This record gives sequence, structure tokens and C-alpha cells, in this order.
Amino acid sequence: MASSFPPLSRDFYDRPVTIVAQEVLGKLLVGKEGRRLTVGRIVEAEAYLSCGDDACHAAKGPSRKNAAMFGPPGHAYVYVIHARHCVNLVTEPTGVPSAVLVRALEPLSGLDLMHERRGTEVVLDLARGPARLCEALAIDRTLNGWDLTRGQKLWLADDPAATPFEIRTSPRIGVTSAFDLPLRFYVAGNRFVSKLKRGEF
DNA sequence: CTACCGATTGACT
DNA sequence: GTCAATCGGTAGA
Repeated sequence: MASSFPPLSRDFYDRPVTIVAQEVLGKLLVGKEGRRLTVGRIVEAEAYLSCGDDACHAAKGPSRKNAAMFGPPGHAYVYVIHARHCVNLVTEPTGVPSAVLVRALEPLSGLDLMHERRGTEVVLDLARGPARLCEALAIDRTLNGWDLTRGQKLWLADDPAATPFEIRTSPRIGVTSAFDLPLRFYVAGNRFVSKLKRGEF
């Protein structure tokens, strides 16, 4: 393997969720199934807050489904919605239920495998959208609670080829409450960001 | 047990 | 632009 993609440490996740949601932009999300790697650059993410955020799955207290959000930072919270998977990165200290939803990736490596899993030849559709990227990286609920600092199956890594970019902010996509909070962050000018409207770039 | 819902997607007008 | 399929989680009978 040309690059080993060392995983980000737990310290990266053990910070305020709105900070992490912006700092994950430009990081690499690495999926490993057996010996096969799929890698994408995170270009869009949303923060879900532990307090005052009705759209957060933890807003009504702990349950079997959201237990991972109450656990230690640096673990995955995977849930199912509309028969599709979405992945979050748990942030802040144990007991503080906040997380970053990864909404879109720019595919970098393992494109053949992503095409195979997604059933499309369109590169733009491989990982643009929270459920699409999960399908592209084979993320399902067996990875709920997975420790992202292990460097196995699923983790985050720095991009050795990172270049500066501008961060844009907007309300979150699809939420049915707290839709006024500006907690969605994305890389300006990147085509792999989901749900771009006319005039946004 | 049944009923309803959603941090979505893809097909269609 | 609109709309319905999809299915695990959750609430309620």
C-alpha cells in the first residue's frame, strides 16, 4: 500500500462538535473491508448538538439506538433512515451526546469498488450524500459504536496532499426541527457537496 | 403485536 | 420541480 493513512487520535474528536464539524472538512474517510481500501475526502458535514438541538437524535435522552452518541468520542454512530445508512463521528467527552454527520465525500481511492457497491458509473453519484457514501464505503450498522482510532475497517486520516480551501455554512439538510441553526459546513466550490442550490458554490 | 415516522434517494413530470 | 419506495426504531394498543 502506497499510503498507510494513520488514524486521527481521540483528541481530535474530544472537542466542541461545531469545531470538529468544520475541521473534518478536507480529512480522509478510509474504509477497509478485508484488504480492500476505499478512501474519500470529506467535503460536507453537519453538527448535532447535545443541548438545545431538537434535531439531534439524542434530544429525547438515551436509547438503544443513540447509545453510541453518549459514549466516548472518536467512535462511529451509524443509524438507518428511509432504509439507508448514515454515519456520524461522536464528539465531546463521554456522556455528552453530540456528533458530526458526514454528508459527502470526494472519492479518491478504491473507485472501482465504490462503483461496484453503488451500481453506478457516475463518479459524482458515488459518495455525494450521507447514505450514498455509506454504501460506497460499505458502512452499515455493524460499525455502530466502532472505534475510529483503531485504524481498522473505518477511520479518519489527514490528507497528505491537503490544500487550503474556504468553508461555507448553511442550515442543515432535511431536518424537520431546528432547521434555522447554521450547522452545516462544506468546502466552497466542490462539486461533490450534496444539495447545492442555484447561487451556492 | 400494529402503526407511524424519518439527519434519503432515485425515478419521474 | 414532484413523489413514493424503503425498513429499523419507537410508541402505543
